[in-house]
Amino acid sequence: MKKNRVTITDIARELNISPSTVSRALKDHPALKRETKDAVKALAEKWDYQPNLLALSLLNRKSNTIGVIVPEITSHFFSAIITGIQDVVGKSDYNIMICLSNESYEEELILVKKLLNMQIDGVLVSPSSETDDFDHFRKLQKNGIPVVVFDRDCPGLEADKVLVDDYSGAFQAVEYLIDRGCKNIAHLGGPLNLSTTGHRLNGYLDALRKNNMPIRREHIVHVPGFSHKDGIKPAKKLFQLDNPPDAIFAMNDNIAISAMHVAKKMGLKIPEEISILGFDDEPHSSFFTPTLSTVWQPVYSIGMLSARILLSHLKNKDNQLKFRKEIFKPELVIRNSSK
Amino acid sequence: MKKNRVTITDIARELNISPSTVSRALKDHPALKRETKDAVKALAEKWDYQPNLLALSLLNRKSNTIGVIVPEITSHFFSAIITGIQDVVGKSDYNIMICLSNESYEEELILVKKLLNMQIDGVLVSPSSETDDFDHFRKLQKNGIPVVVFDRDCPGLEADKVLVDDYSGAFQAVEYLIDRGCKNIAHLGGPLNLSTTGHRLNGYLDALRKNNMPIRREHIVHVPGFSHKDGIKPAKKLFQLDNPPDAIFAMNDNIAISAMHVAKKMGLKIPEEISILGFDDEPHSSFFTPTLSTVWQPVYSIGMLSARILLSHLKNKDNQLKFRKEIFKPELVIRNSSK
DNA sequence: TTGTATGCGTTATCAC
DNA sequence: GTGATAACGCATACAA
Repeated sequence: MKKNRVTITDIARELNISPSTVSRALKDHPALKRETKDAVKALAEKWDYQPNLLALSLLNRKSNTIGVIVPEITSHFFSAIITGIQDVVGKSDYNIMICLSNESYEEELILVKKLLNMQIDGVLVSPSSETDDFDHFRKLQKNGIPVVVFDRDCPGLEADKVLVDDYSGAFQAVEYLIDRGCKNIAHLGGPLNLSTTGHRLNGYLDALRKNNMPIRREHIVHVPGFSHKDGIKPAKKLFQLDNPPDAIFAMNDNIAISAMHVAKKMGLKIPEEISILGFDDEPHSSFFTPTLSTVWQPVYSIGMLSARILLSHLKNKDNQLKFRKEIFKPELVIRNSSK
Repeated sequence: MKKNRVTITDIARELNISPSTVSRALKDHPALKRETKDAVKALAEKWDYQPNLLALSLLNRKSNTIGVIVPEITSHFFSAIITGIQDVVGKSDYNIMICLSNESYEEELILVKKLLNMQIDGVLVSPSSETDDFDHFRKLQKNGIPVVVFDRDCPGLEADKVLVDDYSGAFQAVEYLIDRGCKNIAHLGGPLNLSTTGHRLNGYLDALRKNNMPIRREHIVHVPGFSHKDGIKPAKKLFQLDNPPDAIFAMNDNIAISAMHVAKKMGLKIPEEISILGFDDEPHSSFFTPTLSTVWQPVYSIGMLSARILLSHLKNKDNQLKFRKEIFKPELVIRNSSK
């Protein structure tokens, strides 16, 4: 039932002029008679002519579309980054195509292929937690498509990167706990082959080392995912140890919330008996009881900067050679879940 | 620096055959010599040929892309709906283009125009809270683009609709509060010209009426937005009344959380002195103290069904005439923030 | 079994 | 001032 859209040729035919004249009239070409222009514009208006961007893309060999690959969007973290991206890209003449990898390497491969086929002009990506091979991103680059990696690093991939100093965030958090007198600080870490997981773990370890605190293997537990339910079992495991921790540094706010939940259920007092510290500073985090101490990340800025870098490459095709690496500093936000 | 991608013509030239043969070989046309097919496929593989979807779209006059217009994605509500949409559409040969209106009518207009120009094949939309004129959606339909409206209704627009029975959700919630002995039930309502706001307000009012409870104008306050901060002032306003409420039915969980926050600060005991009930059942809601009673909506299903309906229209171009209207039943989830 | 011609909608280039 | 033509990459009806 699809009506044929009005094309430039339709208008040309009706007005007994050539399609090129119509095209020129619509673009206000200086060397056209006023009457012709007016007639074309009037009819275009009347018939509600809409230019076919597909034809233009094919002609110009660029789709004016940017692909954004993220693991998921239900967390505030990625949805806020995307909002930042959108706010920047929306002001340009590019569109964004948001793609969800569902934390799956397989799906990520398929998405990259699809974006390639769609003649996407550039890609912003935060790899899935399964991804540890980045050839699919290199393939994009080989096809002349600039790639900007954000939040989760792709070690070994040469590309623009907008990251957060997770190491520093973790270090600050753990050293703070130490300063406040915590002696047994446990860590609920993220899925293993994620750059952020490693950096936060290292920050945790180095903070302990620097302060001559013992590192206990059993105090480091990695959770399988990023949601509340993923934190319950690991938290219980920690509390049931012979030498249970007096503080927990969790890989994100969701997991921290799970840990608080478990601690409360077990009758532990927060922060008197157990300090809990998260990562991300989600909007809800200041509404829990006790309010959650956490590490804030500039999510919106991460999105904006990533988009800006990509757009700058898209404008000047020349300086593709030097890649930028921008690292945001996270900030400790102390509330009431820690001593 | 964009390298020219390999085209069907490149392969044809190399193999001294015609582009059409290459095209056929790639599609396993039955009437082709095995050798030719193999040679083409081998070279396509070797050169990593990628079909240009843009050219195909132009040829077929369909982009295989579905536009999704939502007010925002930072809330769990919309991001979960989108995840549902993606999970369905991802299994088809369509892609989705997610567009954020930022709750702005103006931006929504621009987005619709852009989607039209991009030759989008179908649209899934939840209108902005400012939108009360739907001609831009009718324009899509006039161009043969099926439109499915989800969650927020567009009164007067004839289109497929996937909604939630907000009235029933609100009615259940308020009647529950009445059953539990609440005498002064206030309502923190949403922005005014939103269908959901109206339906929830009506559910609230009817529950009061049915139970012969007085309706107090001053107990109905509309919040300006959907986030925590938007609820603080309105909640304070309610508590400072001469006859403060003993229960609050809030338009969403965020606002309910704000109200809990304010109540606690004022030293009110929840639920003994004040019952609080939200709407949405966000993942965090069972982790607040007290855990939040709320109305659950099948967010993921809303997304999936909307996508399925749109896809079915896209497959069979015929039955565009009768529009479906699907209404999900929300469910009351009682936790500890209500008596 | 394969090649040729055509068209999808637009614009740049050259011609008149 | 305006028209004709070619080109973007692909698929297909029609020829051969």
